[in-house]
Amino acid sequence: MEPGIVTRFAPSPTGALHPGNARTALFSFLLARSAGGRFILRVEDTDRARGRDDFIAAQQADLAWLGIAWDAGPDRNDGRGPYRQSERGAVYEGLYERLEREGHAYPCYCTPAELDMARRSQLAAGEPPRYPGTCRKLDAAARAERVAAGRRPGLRFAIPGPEIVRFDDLVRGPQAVDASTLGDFLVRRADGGAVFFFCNAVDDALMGVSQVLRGDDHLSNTPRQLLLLRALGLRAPRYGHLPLLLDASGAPQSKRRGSVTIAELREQGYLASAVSNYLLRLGHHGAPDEWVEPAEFAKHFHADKLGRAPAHFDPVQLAHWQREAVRRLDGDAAAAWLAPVFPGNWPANRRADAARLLLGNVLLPRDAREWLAVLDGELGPLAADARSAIVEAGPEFFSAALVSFAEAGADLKALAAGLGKRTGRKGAALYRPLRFALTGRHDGPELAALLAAIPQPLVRERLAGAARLGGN
RNA sequence: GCUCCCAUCGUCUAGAGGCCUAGGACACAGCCCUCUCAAGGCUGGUACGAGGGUUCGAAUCCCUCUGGGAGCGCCA
Repeated sequence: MEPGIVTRFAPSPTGALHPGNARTALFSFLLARSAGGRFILRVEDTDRARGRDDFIAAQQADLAWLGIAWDAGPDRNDGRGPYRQSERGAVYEGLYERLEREGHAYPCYCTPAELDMARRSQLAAGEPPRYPGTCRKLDAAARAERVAAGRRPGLRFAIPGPEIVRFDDLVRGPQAVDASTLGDFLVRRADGGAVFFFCNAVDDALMGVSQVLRGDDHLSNTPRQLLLLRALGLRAPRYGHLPLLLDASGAPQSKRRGSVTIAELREQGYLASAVSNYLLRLGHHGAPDEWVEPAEFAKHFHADKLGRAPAHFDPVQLAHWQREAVRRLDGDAAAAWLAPVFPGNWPANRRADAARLLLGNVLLPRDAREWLAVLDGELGPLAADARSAIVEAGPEFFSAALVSFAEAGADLKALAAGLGKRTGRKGAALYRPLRFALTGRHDGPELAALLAAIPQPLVRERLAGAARLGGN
């Protein structure tokens, strides 16, 4: 019985999710969805020193926010779990035993200091630093001696004799690696903990994962996992290695360099659909140039259209998708999006009106903040362009505006008609000074909508102020 | 150090020997539209890292170099 496509995302809870991780997760999720398969989430928390539970929750929140939904995971066992590696010790125990019994692994008593020394001398001799095989040929007596000395062994996988390991990478195509260049690697630490190469590969197999999309950095390690799985008689997934995501500057993304996290993007007000639309096109050319609704993503994801060259995370491109996403917000969603910047005492309908009004001129909620002053506050000192436009129009223009406003109210069309009749101005000559007097700035939404949104006493105040200014 | 991966406009990319005087999107510039900004329409500039081959013909194949990245961990 063919279970179909199963993919997974397997983060270790050692930090916040970055765009690179998120993109790998998204692609894996879409790979499964596009084939009607299943997507699972596995937490690789074998490093109890660096892992933190709050990161697990944070990562899951980020994934959920991006619309990446897992069919099975730590919170959702389907019988093949548990999905936290820290809870899978019993599963691993049996495998360690088998590996050792069948001669695929051996206890290693080397200390970190000894290993480090070996590495240094290999490096100095111009050789790749590999485990020298010290404990591989230890006899029973030698082992007993080390145990008696109080040494606790790790378990090391024995790379079999010379051979060429071949696999067909989902994105790189056929690969061939000489196994003799591989050193015996640890599968269990001296403290009993599982090591990545081991638990990662084993869990994929045990959980029925059929395709693995992961970072480029795992490409050269793949043969180890293939050899290990074969020794265990487990079926290996098909691997696909995605190029790493770089910063705009071209450097690898890293916490140290302050690369943005998904959580930070969300806090800044980027919309999930904007981020995911952007991610969908980073190193993947299966999607059209136009906006795609997240619900349609799976239709536009094609594993054979994954790029091999590293992509840069570019805020300018993200801004484009953000603009597209903002444009698509409806009234309620827009009001909710801008809620953080609205005054707490604004009623729902005012929020919705203001949100609708501002949508075309706002990329992030913080951009709306300065518009709030225009809508209901102090304009502050006038900028040079505003001042000169107002002075140019002159005091009688604004006096006339005041009269016209008294007649027409917030109906800009009527106001402009009356003002035009009184001053002989029309078009830009009329609207420009009006806009500056009312908003203090040259850009913004339709003046008609603005006029309707600004409380009338404020309109009078600003027109009067402009009349005074023009008189000076 | 050794091994491996990658290399087209500023960015994301199309391109699997002739369809490429290299196409699209974003960004940028100009024009149109318009009360402004944005949106929309039109126009424009900008790229095959370098050098050798192979071929009638190369962005596409091969080699070298350069540049970038990764792996070689009792990190994942």
